[in-house]
Amino acid sequence: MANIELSKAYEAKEVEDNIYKKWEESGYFNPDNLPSQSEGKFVVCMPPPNVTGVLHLGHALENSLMDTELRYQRMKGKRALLIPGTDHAAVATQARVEGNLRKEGMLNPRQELGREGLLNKIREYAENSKTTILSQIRKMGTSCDWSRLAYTFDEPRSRAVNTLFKKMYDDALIYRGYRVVNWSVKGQSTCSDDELVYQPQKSKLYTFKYSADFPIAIASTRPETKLGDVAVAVHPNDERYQKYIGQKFTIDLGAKEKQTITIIADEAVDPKYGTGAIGVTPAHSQIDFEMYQKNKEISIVPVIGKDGKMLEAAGKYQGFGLLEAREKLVEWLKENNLLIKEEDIENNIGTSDRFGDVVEALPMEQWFVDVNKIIPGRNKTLKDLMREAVTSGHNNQEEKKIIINPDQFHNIYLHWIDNLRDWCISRQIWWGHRIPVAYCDKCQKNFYTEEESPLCPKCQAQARRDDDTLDTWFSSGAWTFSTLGWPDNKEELNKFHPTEWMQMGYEILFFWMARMILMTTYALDDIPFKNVYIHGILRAKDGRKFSKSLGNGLDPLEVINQYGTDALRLSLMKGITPGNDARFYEEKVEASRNFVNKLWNISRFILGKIEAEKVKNIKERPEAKTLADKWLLNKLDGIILKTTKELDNHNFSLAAEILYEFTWSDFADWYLEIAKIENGKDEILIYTLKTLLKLWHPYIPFVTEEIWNKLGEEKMLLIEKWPTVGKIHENDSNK
RNA sequence: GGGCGCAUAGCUCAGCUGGUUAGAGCACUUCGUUUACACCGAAGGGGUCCAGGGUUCGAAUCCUUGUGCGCCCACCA
Repeated sequence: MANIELSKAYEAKEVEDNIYKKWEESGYFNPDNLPSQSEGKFVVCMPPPNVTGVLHLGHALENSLMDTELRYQRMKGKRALLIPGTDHAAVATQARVEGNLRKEGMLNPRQELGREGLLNKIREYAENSKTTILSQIRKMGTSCDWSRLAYTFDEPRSRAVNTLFKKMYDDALIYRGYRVVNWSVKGQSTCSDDELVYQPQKSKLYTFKYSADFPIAIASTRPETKLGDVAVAVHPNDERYQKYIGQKFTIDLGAKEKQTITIIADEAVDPKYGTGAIGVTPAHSQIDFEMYQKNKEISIVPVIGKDGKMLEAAGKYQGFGLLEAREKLVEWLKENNLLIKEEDIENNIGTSDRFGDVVEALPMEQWFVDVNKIIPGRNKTLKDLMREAVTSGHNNQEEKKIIINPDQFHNIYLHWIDNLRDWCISRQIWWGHRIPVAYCDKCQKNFYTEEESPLCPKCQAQARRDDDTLDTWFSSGAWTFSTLGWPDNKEELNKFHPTEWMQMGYEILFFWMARMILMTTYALDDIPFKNVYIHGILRAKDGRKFSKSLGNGLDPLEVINQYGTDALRLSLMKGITPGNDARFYEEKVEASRNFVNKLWNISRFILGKIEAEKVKNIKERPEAKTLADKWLLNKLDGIILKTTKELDNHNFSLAAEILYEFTWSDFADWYLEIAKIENGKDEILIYTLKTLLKLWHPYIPFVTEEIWNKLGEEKMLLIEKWPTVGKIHENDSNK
């Protein structure tokens, strides 16, 4: 009887693709095909990568996390399901493609290509990118169910988006309103509050009076907006200004017809800051707009347009750029001795995350989700639902409480909800779910429709379909249930929703987690997931972020090519803790590659000295004959218990370290050396090896599966049972 | 302004609800070509666990103050 021979070193490149193919063909990535097991389900939705490009190391980390968790649960006997998918990433993708077209020399892609033409370009780009991404996910060894592959912009997901929109529209939680929104001049679109990136900048703060006889001085870094001022707000208890509250003044900033300024009182004003008075510009400030809503007596005067230039209401400055208008106005203030102070300050300015330009606050008609309105029949607002899910549990059910790991994000999330304003969901870009609403000019009404060119249901007149598209997070928010059959396939939904686990980076906590909770609690009256694992971001060795502009990025595929997927996965999983950033560099991968090879050589040694037939037949924990045997087996039992416990708590790094230490120091360096000089250790060697392969499989699936296969096992390691510590252990300790 | 996190060996980091000589990887020193592995083995050096104060029989671990670094939110008055 011959022994099994292994090559001297593990060659990842030669085996990984084949193994993945075998796994995929086995059908076991689909829980419906798993051998009958009754341990319950374990469902995870993959955070869908944006189809804006290729996968980076952050994605590799996420795939490692999800797949390790999934494989562990599958081996524990759960019906494990990981749903793969991609995200059309509305603004991000359109901005990317438009940028590329501009680089190729097209000045205005929207104008030159038109809606359909540009959409075709974007679609082409997205499809290419999608294909690449999906093959990369396979390369990572991710055991996801490809039969359930989803895309936020595909047919079933679009149906879910429309259904969801209609439900909210019918409940009047979605409304069309005239509000101050964030406007990107470059992108010619709105963006939500969360899409703003604040950047520090040096600016000048001007303190001045509107006119010589005006009693209160105000300060501003943007005097040009003062042409849109309609009021001055002071704190109601401010003794200096109390006597003026309610008075109206007429001013002339030398640019246009006279402006009327009303002195109003508002709690939002800090009497200690600046002059203790604010010039109120409802059209170009969020806070000022709120004052406008509260005070019926003041009006709203937009002076800045969508093109970023001054409007007609700015009088003689009409058509001027903002900076130009500012300079002229300041000059005028100086000339008229109205400027009191000019100081340099540092403040933050909101810029568009995707287009990069400074975002203007402009008032316009947009679609919003009302987060503060009572939901019909629920006696709660969307905000309430978002809070409840992480505090008392959805509908006050303890078992429907979302656990956030690490828990410091719990309060951050709640604090974010407190500050949450109505969510602007309409975007003036073309790549995305078209808003399913049309307007009838005759009836002056809008109505829900999915048709391109609908007729008004009331008067049968031709109606205009809304041109805008939905914020991409509207579809992402529905991800956990749109991927599981909602609204059509109730069976699938009942079987798998809510999901068990979700992992994501803290940078999209608000974007995504919050919206999933909002959408799911509202639409399904349930939570989207039970546990959220927040991971940090990966940084270069010097602590800087990986970025294209720095050129310090590492391509996961190149790392895999050089070291193997297992090495990459292990290096990503070791040394990470939830919520904290981790550094990633080549030496780490090298160390992991060395370990993978170590495991390979442990197997090579054992298989080289024991007959194949014997190897195959040993399944049970053998008897310990010597002190060393006993020590090793007891230690192994402890390792099984610890690894299981740490994995149950999602302490991936810790579990890996425990295993690493045992495998290398105890088993390889110590016990294997004993086995070289003492006989009768075959059973223990094989049993320990097999147990270790199972314990390691979630982290390094390829090499373990390959060795498992060499052992002559018939079943795949993929669906082997997770090791447990049985009775034998208790008997042993009595000896 | 409000909130959060981090500070442990040269470097990158583990150390959960406090308990024997503080750990790992990489790097370093010396030795070793013993047929599993040089992607290796053996031995070893290296830490006042940021600082001060406190709780405790006992603290890297809990409390408090401070210092340094990082992040989030608010803010364009």
